[in-house]
Amino acid sequence: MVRTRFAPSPTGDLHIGGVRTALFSWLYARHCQGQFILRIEDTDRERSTDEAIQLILDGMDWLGLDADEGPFYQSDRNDNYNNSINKLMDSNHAYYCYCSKQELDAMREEAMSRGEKPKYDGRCRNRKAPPESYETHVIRFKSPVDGETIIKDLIQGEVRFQNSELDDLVIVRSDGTPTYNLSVVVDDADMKITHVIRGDDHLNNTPRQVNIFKALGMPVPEYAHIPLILDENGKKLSKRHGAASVLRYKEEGILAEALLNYLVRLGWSHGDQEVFSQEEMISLFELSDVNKSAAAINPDKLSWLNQQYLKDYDNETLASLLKEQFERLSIDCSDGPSLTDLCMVQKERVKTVQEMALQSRYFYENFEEFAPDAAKKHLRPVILEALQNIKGLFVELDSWEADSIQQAIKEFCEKYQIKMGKVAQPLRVAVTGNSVSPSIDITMELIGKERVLNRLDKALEFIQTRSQLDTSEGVT
RNA sequence: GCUCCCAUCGUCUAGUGGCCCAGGACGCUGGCCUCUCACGCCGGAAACAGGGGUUCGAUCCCCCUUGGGAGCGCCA
Repeated sequence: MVRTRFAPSPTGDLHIGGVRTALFSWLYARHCQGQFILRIEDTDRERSTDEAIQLILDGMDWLGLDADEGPFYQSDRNDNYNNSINKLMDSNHAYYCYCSKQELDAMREEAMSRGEKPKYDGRCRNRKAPPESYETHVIRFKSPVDGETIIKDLIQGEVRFQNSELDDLVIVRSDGTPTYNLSVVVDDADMKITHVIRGDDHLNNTPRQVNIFKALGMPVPEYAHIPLILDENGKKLSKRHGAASVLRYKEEGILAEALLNYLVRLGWSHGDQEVFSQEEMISLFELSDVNKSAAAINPDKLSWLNQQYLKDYDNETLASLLKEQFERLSIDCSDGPSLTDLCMVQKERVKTVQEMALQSRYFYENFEEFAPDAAKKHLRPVILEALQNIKGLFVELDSWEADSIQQAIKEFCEKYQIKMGKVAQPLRVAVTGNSVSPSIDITMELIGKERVLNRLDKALEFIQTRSQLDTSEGVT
C-alpha cells in the first residue's frame, strides 16, 4: 500500500509551490490507490500560528486535495519523539553536546576560513562526562564517519553523498524539543509513509534522515524530490510573486480545477496534452515523468486555462461562485437577471469569475455616465433618429426575448437600409454604458425592457445635449 | 568557500542516437468569422548555453566551462 504525505509547517502562507508538492503527493497516492496523509509540522512553536494552520486546511479543501488520514500535529506527538530519542541514546547513536553558541560559531568560522564546509566537528562525541561548567546541552545524532549514503531518488536518480560531508546534527534542542530532521523521520516511520514526495530543497537533508532511519532500525522510504517553482521572472517565489496564499487565486476568480491543471503541467507532462480532467490526471500521473528542472510560473497561461474551464463550466456551480464575487465586490445582484442566465452568456468571454462580475455590473446597477470614449464614438447626432425609431419598435414589443429583439433590430435595419453594426454598437453603449457586452439581443433581454427603455431615453437625451453643445461651439 | 541538483523557443514542455534544418501549448503576430468583446478556425516569427570527446551519425551518452538553484542552524 502506497502512503504519501504532505507535511507543511504552519509558519506562513500555503503558496502555490507548496500546493504543487501537495498535488503531486496526492496524485501519486490516488494513482496507486494508496493513501494520502496530511501532517502539520509545528515543532517550531515560536513561528507556528493557528491562523496559518487554518489557511492550509482551507486551501487544501478548496482544491479538493482530500487526506485519508490527518491532519496530524507534531505538537501532539512528543511521546513518539521521546521514545525514539531514548532508543538512539541507548543504542549509542546519539550523545549529549555541551558546546555553547559562541563555541559553535567560532568552529564554523574557522572551518570557512580553511575553505571547508562549516560542520560540527564532533568534539562532544566521545565525552564521558559533562564538562566542569556548561549552560545547557543538546542531543546530537552520531552520523556515520565514513562510507557513503546513496539516495535512489525516483525523480533525481541516484545521488551519492560522502558520509564525511555530513556532521552530527542536533536532534534535540536544549529545551528538550525535537528538531525537524528527527521528527520527520519518526513521523514518516510511525505513519508508515512509503513515498516521501517533497521539494528538492530537501535533497541535501535526505542522507541525514536516511541515516537516522537506519539507526532506528526502520525501513527507509522511497524519495521523490520535485524541482522548485520560480516566479514569473525565474526568481525564487516571493510574497509579491506567487508566494502569497493560494486562496488569493480563489479571490481573483480562478477555478480550483484550472489551478490544479495549471500546476500539474509545471514539471510534469504527458505528451502534448494540456488539459486534463481530474480522472486523467490521476490515471496518467507518474513520478518518472516529472522533470528535474525548476519551472517558472506563467500567469498568462493560468488565465488561458481558467478560461478554457470557464467556458465549459456548469452554470449552476458557476453562479454560486459568481455570487461570491459580487459580494466580495459589493455589487448588489438582487435586482436583475438570474445568475445562471448571466453565466451562460458571460462565461466564454472572460478569463476569471472576478472579471465576469466586473463586466456584468450594468445588468444590476444603473450607471451614472456613458464611458467617454465609447460615447464619443457611438452616441453621435447622426444616430439620433435611428435610435428614436428603434426605441419605438422596442416599446411595441410584446415579448421581451432575444429572438424578438433580434428580429425587431433586423427589420429595422432592412427598412432603413442600415447595417447591423451601425445600430448595434450605439445600442450597446446606450444600454450598457460601454462598448463591450454579449450579443446585443441577449444583452437587452437580460437587462430587461424597462431598464433598456430608460437607458435609451438617457442616451437620446445625452445625444441631444451633445448636439446642442456641438452647434453652440460651432463643431459638427 | 564546500557539497548536491539543474540547463530545448520569452514561458511551460515533447524528444531517451538516425523519424528533428526539433513537435505542442501560453504569450506575441498576420488573416478569417463577426453587432462589440471573447470563443473558434487558418497562417507567421521564435529554442537544442559554449567547448571538447564517444559514434558512420548526436538535442539525446561522457567530460570540462559557463550560467542558474538548493543545502551547509538548537528553521522547517
